[in-house]
Amino acid sequence: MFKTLPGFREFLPEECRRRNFYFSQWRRNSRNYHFQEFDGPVLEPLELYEEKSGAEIREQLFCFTDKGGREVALRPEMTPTLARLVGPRLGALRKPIKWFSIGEQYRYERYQKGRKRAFYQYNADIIGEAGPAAEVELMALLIDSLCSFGLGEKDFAVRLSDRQLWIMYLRGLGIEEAQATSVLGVVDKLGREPEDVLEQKLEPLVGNEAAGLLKKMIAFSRQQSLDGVREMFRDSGIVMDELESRLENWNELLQGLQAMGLSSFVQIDLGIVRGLAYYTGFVFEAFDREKSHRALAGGGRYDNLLGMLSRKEAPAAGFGMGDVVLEDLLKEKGLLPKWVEETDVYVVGITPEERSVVLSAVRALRQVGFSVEYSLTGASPKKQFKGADEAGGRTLVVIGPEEREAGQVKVKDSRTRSEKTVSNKEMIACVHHILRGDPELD
RNA sequence: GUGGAUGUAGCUCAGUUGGUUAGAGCACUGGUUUGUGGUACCAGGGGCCGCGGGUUCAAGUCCCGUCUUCCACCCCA
Repeated sequence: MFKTLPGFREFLPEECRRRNFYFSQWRRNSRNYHFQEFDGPVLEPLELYEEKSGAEIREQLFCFTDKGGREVALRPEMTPTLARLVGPRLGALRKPIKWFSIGEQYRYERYQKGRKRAFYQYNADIIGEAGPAAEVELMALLIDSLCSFGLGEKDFAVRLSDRQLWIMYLRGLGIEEAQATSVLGVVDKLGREPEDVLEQKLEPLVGNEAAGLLKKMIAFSRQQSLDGVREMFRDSGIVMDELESRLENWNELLQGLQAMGLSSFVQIDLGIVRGLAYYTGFVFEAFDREKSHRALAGGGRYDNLLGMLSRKEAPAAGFGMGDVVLEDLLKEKGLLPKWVEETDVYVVGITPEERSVVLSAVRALRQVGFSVEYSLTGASPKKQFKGADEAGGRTLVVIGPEEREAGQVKVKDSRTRSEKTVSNKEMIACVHHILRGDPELD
C-alpha cells in the first residue's frame, strides 16, 4: 500500500497534541517578548535560495519545475522569505521589527537522528537594530523558550561566538578577508577532524604556514574569557582601538544577559562559527549539556542578507529552533507529559427511548461550552458507562425512563460516584458545580 | 552521495539445525441474561512473515537484488 515519503512525518492524535504543545509554548514566549507572528508560502522560487546560498544548495532542496516552467523549491528555511517580505516595507515598518514564524521546512538530505526531511522550525528575528541589544533580546527569548518546556541550566547551554572577532584575529595573522570565510569553515571542524586533515584543508588557503596557523586557531577557539581573547591579540597587527571597540560590544551583550539573570545559561565558545557564510557577527547555538544531540537552536547576526535579497540594507539577527531535537531531548528528560483528552461530560441514555432526550441534553451542554461525549450507537448501559470511563468524563449525566418521564436527569460525579437527580433546567448548574471541584453535590 | 544494521498482527516481540493450517502479551470487537462503570473470566477479528528473484521435495528461516527504518560519515540554513 501507500507509504509516507521517506523522512516525512504523520501526526497521530497523540503526536499532534505534542506538536501543538510546542507551537503554543513558542507562541506564548513570542508574545511574552512582544514578537509578531508572520507566515509565508511553502513553495518559493528556487532563485530565492540560490541567491543566498549558491547553486550547490539545489542538491539539498526539494525543487522542481512547475507547470508554468518556473523553477520552484519547498522552503528549506524561513529567513529568505522574511527578508523578501520585510525588504520592500522597510521604510514603513516601525523599528525594531520583531517577527517570528512557525512553519514546516523541507530539506532533501539524508535523515538521521535529530534530522528529518520535514520538520517544524520556530524562527525569531529582529531587523533594524545594529547593536548587541538585539542579540540580548534574541538569546533571552531562546533561553526562555527552552525553559518553558521544563529544561533548565543543568540541561542546556547557549554557546556564544563572534565571526567578526575571528575575522579580526585572522587579519592580524595576515589572512585576507576574502579567505577568512573559507578558513572559518575549518574552524567549524576543529575537534571533529584530525589536525593533519585540517592542515591539508588550510594549505590551499594559506600555503605552508598552515601548521602554525592551525595551532593559533585552536588556541584562539579555546578562549573562554575576554581577557584571554585580548591576550591572543597581543602580538597581532590589529589596532587595539578596533579590538576594544568590538570587546565593548561583547561587554554590552554579556552584561545585558547578566542583568536579565541569564548568565548561567551562556558560555563563550569561539569554536562555534556556524556553517553558513552569511553570518556577520555574533553567532550562538544551544546544546544539551551532555552534547549527545545536535544543536537545539542556532542563530546569529546577518547584516548583509537583506541587502542581498531585497536591495534594502538593514541590520538583522535571528535564530531558529527545530521541533525534532527538542522532542528527542524532552523525551530523554521525561518532560513530555501524557496528555489525556478528557471530556467534561458523558451523557448516558439507559434505553433507546431516551435517545432524543440524550441528544437534546448533549447539545444544551455543548452550547454552554462543555466538552461533551455520548454513545453514538446507544449501546447497552454497561457499555456506555465503560465508554464514559474511557473518555475520561469527569461528570456523568444519566437519563433513564424514570428521569425522562419526570423531565429530570441524574448528574453524577465520576470520582466520588455521588449522584443527584435534578430538573433539566438545573442540569447545567449542577455540572458546573462538579467540574469546579466543589466537594458536595448539594 | 558513502558505510553498517534492520524489517513477522495496530504496538512490543517469540518463531530451534529449513519441515504440517505462523505464535504470545498489550490493544481492538463481542459476551458473562436486560438501570450503574476502571478488575476478572470466555470468545472473536486481524499477518502476501517489507517487496522481487533464486536454491530446495519443502523457505518466516539460506543466497542475491530492491525498498523501508535506524546509526555513523558528508552536509547542516
